[in-house]
Amino acid sequence: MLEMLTCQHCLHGSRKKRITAIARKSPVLRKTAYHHGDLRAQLVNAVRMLVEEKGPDRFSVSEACRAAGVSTAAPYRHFRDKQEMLLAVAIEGMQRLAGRMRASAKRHPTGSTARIAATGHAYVRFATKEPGVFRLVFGLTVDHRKSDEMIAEGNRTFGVLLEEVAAYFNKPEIDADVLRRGFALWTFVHGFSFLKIDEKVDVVKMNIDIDEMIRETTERLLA
Amino acid sequence: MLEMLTCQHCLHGSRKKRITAIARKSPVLRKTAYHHGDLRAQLVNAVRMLVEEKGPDRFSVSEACRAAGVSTAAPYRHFRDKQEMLLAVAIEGMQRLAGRMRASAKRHPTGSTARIAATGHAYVRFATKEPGVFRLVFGLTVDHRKSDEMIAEGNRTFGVLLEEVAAYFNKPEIDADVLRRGFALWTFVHGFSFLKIDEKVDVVKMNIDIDEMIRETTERLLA
DNA sequence: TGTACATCAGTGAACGCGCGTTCACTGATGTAC
DNA sequence: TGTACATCAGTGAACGCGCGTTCACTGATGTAC
Repeated sequence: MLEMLTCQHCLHGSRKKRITAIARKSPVLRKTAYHHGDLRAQLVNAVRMLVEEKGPDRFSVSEACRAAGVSTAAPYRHFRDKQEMLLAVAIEGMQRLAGRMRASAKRHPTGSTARIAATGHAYVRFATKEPGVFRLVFGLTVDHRKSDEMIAEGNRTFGVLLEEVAAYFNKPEIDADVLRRGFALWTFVHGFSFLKIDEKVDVVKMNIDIDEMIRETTERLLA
Repeated sequence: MLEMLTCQHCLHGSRKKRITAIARKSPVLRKTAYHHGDLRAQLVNAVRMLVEEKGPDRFSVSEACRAAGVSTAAPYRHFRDKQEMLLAVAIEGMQRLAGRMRASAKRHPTGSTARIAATGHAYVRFATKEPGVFRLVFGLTVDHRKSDEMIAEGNRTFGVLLEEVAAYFNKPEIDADVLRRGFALWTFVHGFSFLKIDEKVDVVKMNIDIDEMIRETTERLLA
């Protein structure tokens, strides 16, 4: 909201001047307020919303510009190309996913299967709530392997699960067995996420309780 | 090859006449030979190859026409629109997947976990060999729910696995428990397939034996 | 504090491109006599 | 068997469209004096 107030392009006459003056006075705004406030952040936001609305492969730069209220040339002051815009959203999405998994785990005692199942749950919930971003994060729309940052974030996210698995087995580090079990668990929630967002499974119709299913599978795969 | 010989557009002069005469004489060719032989089949083939090469969301009608050597208007004699072209490939792909699963199962004794694992293996192998078609079959590029044929084929494919699970438990029909277990197994191989084709997992680097992993998981989930 | 100047984020117009689909047509094929 | 005609698969040109990216530019902001 505050950023929007500093958007010079949407204002006219005295109102424009007045608000510019306010922006000048605010040290917080000073930092980001330049022409559009922080167009980069605004664009990332627009891209995220469009990726969600249309899917990662149907997103267009032009539409993001329209959404952010700038010309189609503006993004190129902040991003090299379309790929880089998508990558920014992917990285942010991956970080958010890891955050959700950590937050969910915290609510359960360390070393419990419930704690591990909770990370899986958070994963599926993320996919369900933000299928577009989820697809972007795990699909091939952007080539993750070209971005060290994305690779690092991916490893960090997988690490959240692996640490919980290691804790469950009372292991000080992530060994081959922890990796194998963790990977199996990841595979499971990943598959469920895709089946769900691709609408290949009607959970209600199949009379399946997701919570129960994740919990049961977690226990079976850790046994 | 035979269809190609009857393609009038690529031939000229006496050669053209001679081959037309051959086509006339052949009752097999008679059936399909009309201008292009069977353009529909040729287009489906071109679409399949392009979906594989570029991905389902990057396939274009124009390119399929170029590949099939016809004008961009030609497909519209056989398909309503682009969606219908993709749907044809998706249906054919789904049938092929079910076939592979059945064939793999057959090689193992009925009621064994090996037999069930074999269907999972066939699933992953299909995804790996034809990631483009796999994506088309399980993604949202075409809206499957609008096609009764696609829905039926999907159920048939899932049915291959469910029947094996029912046989394992010595059950005459697919009850809620068989459905739940079957679904868990499907979820697992589905997740693995996507992680693999989206290049999120380097199986070699992680030192994971896919065969062993599928077999082990199958046993754990059926236990 | 006021002024002259440098910076650089965002503009608006343009580019070349490939797309999906349509249209009136053409000409090879199949058929009736 | 030969001929006249109907059918209809495929043509080629065109359509309007939105795309990603570039360009020389403008004008608000920040800074040095």
